[in-house]
Amino acid sequence: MRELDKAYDPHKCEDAIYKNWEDKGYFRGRSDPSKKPYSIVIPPPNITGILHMGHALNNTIQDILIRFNRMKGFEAEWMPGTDHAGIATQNVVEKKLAKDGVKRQDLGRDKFIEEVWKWRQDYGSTIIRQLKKLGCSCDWDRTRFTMDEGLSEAVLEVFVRLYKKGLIYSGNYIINWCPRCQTALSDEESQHKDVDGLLYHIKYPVKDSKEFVVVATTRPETMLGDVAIAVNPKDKRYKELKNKTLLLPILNRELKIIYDPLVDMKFGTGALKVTPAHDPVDFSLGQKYGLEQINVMNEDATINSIGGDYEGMDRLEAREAIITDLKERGLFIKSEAHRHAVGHCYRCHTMVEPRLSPQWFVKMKPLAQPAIAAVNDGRIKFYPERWTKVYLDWMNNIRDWCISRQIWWGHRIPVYYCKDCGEVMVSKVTPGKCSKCGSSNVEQDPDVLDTWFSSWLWPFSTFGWPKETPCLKYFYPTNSLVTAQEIIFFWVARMIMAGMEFMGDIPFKDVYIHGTVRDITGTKMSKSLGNVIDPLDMIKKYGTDALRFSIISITAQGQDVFLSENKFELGRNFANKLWNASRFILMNLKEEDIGVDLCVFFKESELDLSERWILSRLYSTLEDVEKCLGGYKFNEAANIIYEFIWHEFCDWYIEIAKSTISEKRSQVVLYKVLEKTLRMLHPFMPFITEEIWQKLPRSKDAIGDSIMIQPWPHVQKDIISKEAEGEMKCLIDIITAIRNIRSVWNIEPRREMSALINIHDKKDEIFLNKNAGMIKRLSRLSTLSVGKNPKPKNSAASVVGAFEIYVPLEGVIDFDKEKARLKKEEDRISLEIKSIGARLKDKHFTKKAPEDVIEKQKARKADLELQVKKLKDNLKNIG
RNA sequence: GGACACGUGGCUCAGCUGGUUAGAGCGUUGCGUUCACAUCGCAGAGGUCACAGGUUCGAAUCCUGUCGUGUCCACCA
Repeated sequence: MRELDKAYDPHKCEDAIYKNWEDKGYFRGRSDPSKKPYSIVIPPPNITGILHMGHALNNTIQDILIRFNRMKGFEAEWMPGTDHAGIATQNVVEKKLAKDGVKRQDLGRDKFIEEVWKWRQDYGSTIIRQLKKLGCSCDWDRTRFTMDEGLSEAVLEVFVRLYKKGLIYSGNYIINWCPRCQTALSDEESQHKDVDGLLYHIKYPVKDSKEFVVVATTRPETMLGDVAIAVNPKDKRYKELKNKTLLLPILNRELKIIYDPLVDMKFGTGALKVTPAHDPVDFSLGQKYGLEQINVMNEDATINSIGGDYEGMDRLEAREAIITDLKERGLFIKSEAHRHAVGHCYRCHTMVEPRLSPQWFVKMKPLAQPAIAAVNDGRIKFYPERWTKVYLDWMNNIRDWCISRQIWWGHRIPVYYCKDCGEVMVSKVTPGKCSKCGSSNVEQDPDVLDTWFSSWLWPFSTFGWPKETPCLKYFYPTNSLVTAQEIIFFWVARMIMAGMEFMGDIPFKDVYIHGTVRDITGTKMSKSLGNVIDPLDMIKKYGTDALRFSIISITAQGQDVFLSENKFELGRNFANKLWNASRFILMNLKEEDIGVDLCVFFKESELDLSERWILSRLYSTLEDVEKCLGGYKFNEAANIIYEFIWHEFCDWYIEIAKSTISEKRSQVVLYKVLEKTLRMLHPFMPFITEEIWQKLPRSKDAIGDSIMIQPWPHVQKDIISKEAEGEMKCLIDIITAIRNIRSVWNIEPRREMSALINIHDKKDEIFLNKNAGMIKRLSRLSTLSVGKNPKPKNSAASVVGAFEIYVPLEGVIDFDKEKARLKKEEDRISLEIKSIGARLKDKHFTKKAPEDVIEKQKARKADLELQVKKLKDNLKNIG
């Protein structure tokens, strides 16, 4: 057997192991009709992305699911890939060019896009390499990119289909405009943030009068585009205004008065300035009353020529200037503090400007219906379940999706305009000439599509759709989607809609939403805040398995994770513990013995208690782990395995087995338990389990040369024995009691000690004598006497269940201290007896509680009473 | 304004559909280097489960309210 290092060194093996898996093609998923498929599509990280803790958590979970199900015998397919991330990527490349003083406009569209492709060539697969470091068993040969030929084809197909169905339309509407990115955003891409602003009260003069109306606004700069003032028809304050005209301050534009119930009388002054080109509410009022739409801003949110003197000023600069001018003219009344939610660009965090502009939209309501049904009738389930409501609330109030973006990087909108007759052509291929007038003066729409317009097709476009490929048929619908809550609306909801619309079927059965990774103060980790813990640093420091295991074990289902670096010690220490236990077993393992079938020992009833116990615990653990994984409770699964390996297998079984380690039986049990435990742990800690497994002798039924393709261990229910577990617990309690006495009385480890156990039942005598060797060894006794033992003089006592344990301590024992010790124990038990007694006396309890609960209480009470009696006896004849 | 989550030992958190003695990791106290592991072992200390009501024979667990923390959604300018 090869020697192992004293401590586990992840860096010595991880890369080689991963390379071997990849070379052997173990990650590959094939459409194999003899097996059932299990598939996951990765949430495609942006090509601009670098691995952060959120990715680490997200992808570790997916890898656990994939590895688990692969071992369970499914044909596992984890489809990887990246997202072109339109705005984000364009921003990154623009920044890079800016370093050389180049603007994208200098390069022109084609050259710029070339630059982006070049950038993607150089940096775009960083994240893929990092996912490999994480141990992800993705089917890399299938890696897709949202701008791949195939996926682009799918995007065009979808656009044309939706257009033909009347679900895509274009028009001049108010959209969220990012003045920095200079593009439209969808409602989801505009993130509301509370901002401390001001509510300005401004006088609007009544024409040919000394009167005026006071209007309250948070954005005075938009007044340059005002066309009316709206008030509530019920508002008595403004009854007089009917048939009068107002004047816009500064510009002196004439303004209509509109009476509409939409206006809230309680807000501000009850008079609303109406700016149809710069506010969604005003826009709808404008439509209703046929008002002019006056756009006063340029694309970068500076004031345009309509703004007169303010032309060229930035919107906030103009705000100040206008307020100053109003003050000068005596038209400014006051400003008051006003906290309100303002939209910000989700990419660059610039304040969004509502802007009137021609855009393309998808009509969402018809698409939402089947997607709502799919969740309502349980075809798709959310874990944790509460996200169902979040999803349904959004879907039931869905608004149309603005899909056009005024950027260059992305899928160009497949719409063509005839410059001569104005014909609009929607087509997957560039039309040579106008279908109506035959002119070849045809131009494509300059805009590109929202990035999510390709992502929402991901679960089927990656498998080849619109072509009906074998793997699309085999792997669709996928099984689980693992993602973070931030992306439910952007991505999850839209994928469900797209799946139902284009595949006629759900894209996945389960949606597992995990929490957000935060730092120890609860703040979301972000580069700009500088509070990130880099997973790659942690891998360097603690190893990949340690990272994976730690983050999984501290993340409860659906709860956010509060991370600090020292948490990774948990995983590292655990890996080291497993390593050393394995090292110990390997050092003692005789290969010729492990081939013996465990069943032989079972048949002959040759296994001793500790062996029956550890096997029982192994299979109980395995059963629990399967249950947890089935319910997406990864932390529980991890903790159950941790507990088993560390506190049962290592702390007890291996210690017990040391005395019999050269015997065949022991060899077989140690080997079997270790080997199966490694398989059970493999989805969580793929590298160390592989490394150890490789050093173990191969069992006859091993398949191939890697642990990752071994079958998941079968739960042998007949080996699970509650009896063995109970008996073992009794022995553990006895040993702990004796150790406790040792510790309390400061008995040096080397000091010879003997103990007596007083029993009252012949059965117990046989049981204890059978296990006396183990008790003696683990509690370091030279002699142990089991039988009708009266308490020796000068001894410490302890009561465990039905037994009294006496440890003679001539010259060491302090009777007062011993008395106090026993008294404390007695008090504790007496208190409990009292409480159970009261419960049992309560007629309501005995009448209504289930039989087994009452029985348990009775048994417990009897047990405790016996213990108290014994403690009392001992207290009586102390010394 | 609406929705959701959380408040458990010094710290970070588990605790499933209510049922015995509320668990873990870190930290902490005492002891320990016998040949798997000091990234370790053994034995401890430490909690009126935010608060107040309610349902129930029985509540950390279910319901209501209060306070505190956080997240998401929202066209009151």
